[in-house]
Amino acid sequence: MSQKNAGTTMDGAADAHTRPTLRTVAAEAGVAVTTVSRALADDPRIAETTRKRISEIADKLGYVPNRAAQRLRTGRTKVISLLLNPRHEFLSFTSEFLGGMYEGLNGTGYSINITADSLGDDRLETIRNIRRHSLADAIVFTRTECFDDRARYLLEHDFPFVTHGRTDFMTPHPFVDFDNEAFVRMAIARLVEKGRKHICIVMPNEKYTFGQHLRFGARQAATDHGMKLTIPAEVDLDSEPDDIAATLRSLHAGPDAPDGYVCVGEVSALITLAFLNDMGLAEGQDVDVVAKRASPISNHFRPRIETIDEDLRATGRAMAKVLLDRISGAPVEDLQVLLQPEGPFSISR
Amino acid sequence: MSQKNAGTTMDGAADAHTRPTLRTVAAEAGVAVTTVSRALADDPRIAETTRKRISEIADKLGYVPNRAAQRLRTGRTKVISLLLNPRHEFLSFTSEFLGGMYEGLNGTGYSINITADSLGDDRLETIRNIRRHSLADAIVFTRTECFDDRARYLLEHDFPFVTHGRTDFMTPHPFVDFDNEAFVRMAIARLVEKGRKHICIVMPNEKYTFGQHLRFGARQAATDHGMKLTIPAEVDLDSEPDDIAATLRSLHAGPDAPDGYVCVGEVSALITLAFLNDMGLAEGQDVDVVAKRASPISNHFRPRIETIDEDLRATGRAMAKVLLDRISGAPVEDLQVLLQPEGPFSISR
DNA sequence: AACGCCTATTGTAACGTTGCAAACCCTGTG
DNA sequence: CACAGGGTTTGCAACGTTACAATAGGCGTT
Repeated sequence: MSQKNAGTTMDGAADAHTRPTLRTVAAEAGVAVTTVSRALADDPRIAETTRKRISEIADKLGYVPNRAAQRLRTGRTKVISLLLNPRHEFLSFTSEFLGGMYEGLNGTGYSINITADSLGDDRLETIRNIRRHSLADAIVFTRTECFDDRARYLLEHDFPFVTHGRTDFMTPHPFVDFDNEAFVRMAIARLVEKGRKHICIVMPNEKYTFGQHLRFGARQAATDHGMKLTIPAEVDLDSEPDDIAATLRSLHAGPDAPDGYVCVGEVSALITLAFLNDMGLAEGQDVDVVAKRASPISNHFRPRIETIDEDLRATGRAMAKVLLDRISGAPVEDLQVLLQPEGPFSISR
Repeated sequence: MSQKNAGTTMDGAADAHTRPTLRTVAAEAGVAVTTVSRALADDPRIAETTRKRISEIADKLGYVPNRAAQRLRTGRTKVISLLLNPRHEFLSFTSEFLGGMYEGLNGTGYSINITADSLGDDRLETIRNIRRHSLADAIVFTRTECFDDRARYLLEHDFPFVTHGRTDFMTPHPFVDFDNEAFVRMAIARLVEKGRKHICIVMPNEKYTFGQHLRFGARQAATDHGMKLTIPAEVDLDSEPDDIAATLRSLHAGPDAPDGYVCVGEVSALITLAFLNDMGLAEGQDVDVVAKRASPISNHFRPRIETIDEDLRATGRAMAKVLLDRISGAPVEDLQVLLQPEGPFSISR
């Protein structure tokens, strides 16, 4: 009817139960099933004229390959599994990162299967399940640990995966990471410029590699600038917000209170700002805050704070590229991406 | 070796290329392939003793059914597709809702395939793709519109789906929704109690059904209490935050400025609070704010505001239940869930 | 004209599962 | 002892695809 439909595959023809198969197309074209399969796969062994004729007939009949049959035959799923832990700080992370992955996978025929990092006690169970049921061609996970059991398992079984973050394993593997060490150096340098003397950072748990990178970078920068650095030991990024707030308050009450804060996440920034508000501390006067910005949402935090960007959308895109390259067998040295922070940006406008 | 491994299926036995099949198990047990298939499916036609013997052998060999083969044979995918638009306000929505769905699907063998609501212009393309490639047994989508083209398409093709939100179609279909009408009434009633006279609400676009419900409820409540109600026409929930802020400012500058705000989302609440801060308005004195709380993150907004809860995790769980029931053919009247708001809660502690 | 060679196409056999109809065995009954 | 009948088990076929080996046809070479 409409212009639009004229160019596109007819939809009604592909009704659930009468779906045309290779056989249907082959019969219509008067060739063998194999020929159709090859023609549609652009196999060079099929003559250009037949290829064209067959693909026209396939279009006319509304042929769509059956994914289940392809999977059974080839063993490939055209699916990528993303492991996420629903308990963790998603906030903008999921949407930005995921959005980037979609951009990167667009047009490749791959889809993303999101799996909850086990609800139970054994988080390897999820991964075993994916591998054993052949639920995906590759796996992605985040919050990578220095000696990550998931990475170890996948390495051992030679199952394709890409981590968000690095590990400390000797065996190299594909990853996409953000240079948190550079980030924290920049953040601290900025606080130094503002004349701050004592910096406080609530860190991710040290089992995470990015927790190590942040600690290392922070200690180095603090030493370089001769600043005092406090990393609360009782709480980390995943602690109950109320516990974090209590820790910040008690630090502030003690002698030599911090006058500069680095927030390595958006939730952390919100909590810190709430703490400042509750204590009646004026950002920009009594203290300064520099936070990681992973999405535009940070722009609406008040008081305004300075930010350094982690481009999660670009991370997602890089992840998609690395995944596809890994699946098609690229060498691991081409599959290690370290993204750099951008900023600092002053949000005031 | 360990206690743990003793009870569970051996893993090494299931190595990628030597994976045991029904045939392997059948040979080992000295029975027919069909018998094994039935035994493992707990078919009553198989004697209890054989069933037990076979399932022990299957365990020993580390047999796992091949999903692709099952799909090809049965046409079922054991996958549920969730359509998400990466451009929209996810924030906590995704994580909470998704977390709930996982809880609900836990142990059912179903997995969730997250698909970006088309990046291109034709968002039906995504759905057609799912249907035509049999990528899922059912589809879920959010931000349902009064005359939603996705719902229309799926109804026409009799493809199982559950919407988050209702439609205005005559044909009933499964949905899970939050009673936004009740929510906004409660929010306004609360502002009335606080002595407010002029309420401002930035609404979702009116094409969304929940936008209609909110408008209806707000107008009713305003009339009932004799309050003035302003719904800015130039912006909606999806507008650029800066545009929303500008609108709020110009409303405030005009005569008869609003003294009460209802925020129907977390981003909206953040923007409103930033606006109050920028204008030097004191929440609780100059104005009052009541916001929808969809996750604990709202607790850290400052100044503290009163909230009414939408339990997105429960929504996700309900969604999972409705989906499973829909797939197994339950009547549509049992598949329509309307969840109630909880609160109001005063966040101060 | 016969041969070999290259290209284009074909036929057959799986992949691992489940549905269906048929066959088997065993027990109880006439 | 034959036979019916129920409970169990079996074999075959099919789902739609792709890999592999084999075949048919055309053309240049000797």
